[in-house]
Amino acid sequence: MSRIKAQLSRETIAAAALAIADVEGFEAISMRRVAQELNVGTMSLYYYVKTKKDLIAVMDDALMSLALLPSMPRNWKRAIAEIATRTHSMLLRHPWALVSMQSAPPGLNAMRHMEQCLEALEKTSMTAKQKLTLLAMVDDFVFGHALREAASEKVVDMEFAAAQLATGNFPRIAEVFDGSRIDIGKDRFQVGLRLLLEEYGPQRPRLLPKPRRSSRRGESRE
Amino acid sequence: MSRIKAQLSRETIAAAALAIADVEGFEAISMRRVAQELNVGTMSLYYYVKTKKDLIAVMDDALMSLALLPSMPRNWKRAIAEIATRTHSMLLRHPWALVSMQSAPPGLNAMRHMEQCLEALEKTSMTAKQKLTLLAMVDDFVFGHALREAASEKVVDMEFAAAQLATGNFPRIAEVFDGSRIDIGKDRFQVGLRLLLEEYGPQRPRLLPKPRRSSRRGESRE
DNA sequence: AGCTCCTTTCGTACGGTGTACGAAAGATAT
DNA sequence: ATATCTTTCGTACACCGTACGAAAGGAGCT
Repeated sequence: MSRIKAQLSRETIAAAALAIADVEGFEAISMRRVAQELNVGTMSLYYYVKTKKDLIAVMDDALMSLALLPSMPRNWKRAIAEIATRTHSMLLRHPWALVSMQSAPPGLNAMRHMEQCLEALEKTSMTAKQKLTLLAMVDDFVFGHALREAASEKVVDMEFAAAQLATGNFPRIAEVFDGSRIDIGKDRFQVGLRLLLEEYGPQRPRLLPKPRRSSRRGESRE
Repeated sequence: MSRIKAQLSRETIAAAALAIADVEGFEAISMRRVAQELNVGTMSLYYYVKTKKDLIAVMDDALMSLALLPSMPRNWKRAIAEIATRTHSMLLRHPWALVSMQSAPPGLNAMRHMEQCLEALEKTSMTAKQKLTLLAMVDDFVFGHALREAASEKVVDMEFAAAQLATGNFPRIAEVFDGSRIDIGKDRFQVGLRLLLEEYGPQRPRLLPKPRRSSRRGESRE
């Protein structure tokens, strides 16, 4: 705390808040706390930031810069996968952003991110709608995974669960977790990502029709 | 408000809170507000509920009952898809649960849900680890989609975005959204779900090796 | 110098929050 | 009646976001 008083601006305020969030957790962020960090009166912040939500929106956009790719791979699947992975690790490092980002309007970096995603898909033959669907789908998965992963990192009180397991009412759960604790698939992010990317695209229109009987392989429709 | 004073219990308290959340939004829930709804002193709640987080955990578990299937389809993919769809619509109707569920320990209905998911996969030849990976993957997607869908329902202030678009710095975004507003893929939930389910499983081991696959078009270097 | 005008700072106060504490009321058994 | 347990809840505290408006600082004029 209490560094030299720097020139205030939306960015420096957001940076201070980010620092607090990283060290003390998101819930430690309050207008008073941020102001104190900057050696400034609480209400001074409001000259630069309309509300606390606004402040958080700036923080979110700062984080979004971490999702930007410095250089674009040629292969579009690799590009999207790389962007997704970056986003993923950004979210894991700042789990609170998961929630706050959803209620913030898109900032500059969010738009750069979107632009970059579209750039990755530029050479494909997808229609605009297909591009948006794919990107939204991937983001859904990335955010969802981070959401659940971040939660599972906290050690929860397993007492209740263990007691319930002991009742024998949940034989299948018990079976799956019997013996040594199974390592829950940590590779599921990459697996799921590949599933979404590998199988989507204009060259595989068999998605839209009903999943009619699966053929062994091949499937010649285009 | 102010109904006949009912016998207090964890469940009745949670039910009252749920009613408030549905009508007035999640942020309207406070211990005082819930107590008022039940015609009870604020601190009386604390006899049944350890903290506000605890209360929310009970609410979450009540919601989880909505994700339970009344009867189990034979086909496992259909079963999982149906569970996922139920979960999905539950989350869309109660978006706040998305967040709060992640920080709550699993309740009784959450365990029933897990048991049911495993039951759906019982007849497959998947290993325990494969089952868990698939289920986690699907949940990631379901929660992620709901998270982003719930956010997109709020009308955001698009002024800034429009101004940025006008600068010409984001040609690809501008192109995609040109003319009439494109309808962003609303089918992506079903599409993504099918991708994850259709292509995963022991009968399709081509996942693990590199996704080499022959298309007529000569796929250059992947 | 004073004077005006604008930017920037921020002290105070209000109405909200979760909940610790401990007193009270009610029920039940002896 | 007494003692013990369960259940209710009033008061108080520390903290929150922020409305309001007073002040300070600086720049450009006459």
